[in-house]
Amino acid sequence: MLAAERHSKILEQLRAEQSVTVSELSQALDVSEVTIRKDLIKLENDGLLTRIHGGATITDFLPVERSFTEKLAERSEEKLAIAHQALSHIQPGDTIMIGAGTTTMELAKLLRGMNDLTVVTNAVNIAMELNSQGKHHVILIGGEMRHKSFALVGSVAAENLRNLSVFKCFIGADGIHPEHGLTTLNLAEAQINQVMMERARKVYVLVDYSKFGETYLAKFAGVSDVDRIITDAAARPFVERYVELGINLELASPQGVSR
Amino acid sequence: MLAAERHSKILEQLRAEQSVTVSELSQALDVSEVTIRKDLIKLENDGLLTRIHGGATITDFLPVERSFTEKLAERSEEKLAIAHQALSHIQPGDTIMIGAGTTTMELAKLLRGMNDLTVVTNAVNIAMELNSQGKHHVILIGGEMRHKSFALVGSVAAENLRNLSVFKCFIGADGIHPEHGLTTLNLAEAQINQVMMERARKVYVLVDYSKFGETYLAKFAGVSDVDRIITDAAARPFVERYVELGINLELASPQGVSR
DNA sequence: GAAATAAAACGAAAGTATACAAAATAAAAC
DNA sequence: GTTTTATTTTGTATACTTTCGTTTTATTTC
Repeated sequence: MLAAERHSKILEQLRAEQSVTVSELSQALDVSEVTIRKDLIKLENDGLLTRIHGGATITDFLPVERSFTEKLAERSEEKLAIAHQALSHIQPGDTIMIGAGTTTMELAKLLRGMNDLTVVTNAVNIAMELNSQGKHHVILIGGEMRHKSFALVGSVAAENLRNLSVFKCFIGADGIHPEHGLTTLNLAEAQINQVMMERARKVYVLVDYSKFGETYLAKFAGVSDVDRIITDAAARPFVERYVELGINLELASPQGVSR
Repeated sequence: MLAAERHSKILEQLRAEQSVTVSELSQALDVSEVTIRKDLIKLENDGLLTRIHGGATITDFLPVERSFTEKLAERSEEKLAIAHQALSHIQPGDTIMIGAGTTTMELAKLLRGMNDLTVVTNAVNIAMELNSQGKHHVILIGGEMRHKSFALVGSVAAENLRNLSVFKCFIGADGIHPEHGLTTLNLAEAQINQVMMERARKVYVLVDYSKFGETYLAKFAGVSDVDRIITDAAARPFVERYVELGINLELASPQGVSR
């Protein structure tokens, strides 16, 4: 086998799996690990991958803020379960909106397993993730960028959204309360959430159990203004109250998914 | 067997397999490896294949756009020098526009050493970089996202830009030619570049030496339509021609910077 | 500190370039 | 229509370079 052939196979696997290990490649291509390492060095110099201890990953030059990554790690199992549940509402070919947030970011990652979506979002990190998946049409609205959340906000963002209409919209919230409704820490983001809700036929809100009973600065909707609230199993204690109010609550459990 | 016959068989196999090896061909065509190598040298000179150690592969003669990271690794020293030179035109507090591209991405990275800028861009990766620096006000225009370049393009992008005005604008180009002007591989990006130029008082174009004499699909400006062209020292041979035309060329050298 | 991974050094093997000789073919001369 | 002369093509031989794997020595990671 030619060296160039090996290189393209390595890149192929990398695209499919996101990461490769030296030992794995050494076995699969039937050459020594030293050779694989030399290949990886060459490919890294060409900017085609990033070497890490034990193998390589796709080049990810996104300077992702630590605070955000830390946040992402919090209750990631619950968020993943919620994202999985939300995913079940999305079909290939759909046109959807996704708001900024850590739970919605989890949902975006899961869209790797979906094809041919048109996704409108105001979250720059979500747009980057979807772009890297390479199979969706990504529309990012314009606006001023918020440092912490990667969200685009402001009048330009709102104006851009008003020219778009979708069927389904998935947004997150920092707090959910039977009386105070859905709230976020930031006013500008709340405004964008509001516009997103206007532009979608069906609105899904993704919140983990820790958000229940919390209220923050900016309210963007009442609990009954949305079509469905998707949360995790740990939110079960709060369910009753919402069912009384006639709210559609969907509980996702890490193992499977229940209603 | 005639030599020409051998050549066509080699090309045939190449089209079928993407790559061929010298030993394989030597056996199949029953001639020595030296002969095969001479054949391959001839075919390479004719631009019909690319020779590699052990054999040959097909040549991609189409100017296909490669991945962003791949481009980023190329001529990175020159790009850095150019970016440094461009940086000298930026003052703290400035409001600037930055177009999509690998050289402009280098410039964005250097803005870490600058304070309090307001930056308008159509490049999602540049917005992410600037956001991570945490000291600038970042405005991303909306639009459809291009996979390869992370650029936001389309009518929404253009419309967003038309509502903004800045003093300085920094854009890249894929090709620069005295007659054919500044060109890019992609039409949609050329359109955005055009609008950016309209919205800025002073336009700086960042191109490394390899872009000189090249022409691609979409022209977005003539060489004299921009205020300054910033390039690297290796472009010196081309300078004279541009000076004749009365074009402002600025050469950046890796060590320092000269005019 | 142990295990895994990486780097460096070295040598063997595979591949390449060049020179030169031997065919084969073409051109010229008689 | 030969024979001679040049030209081209191909193969052998040799020196050189690149590639790759083994071994040894460092460096990470847990």
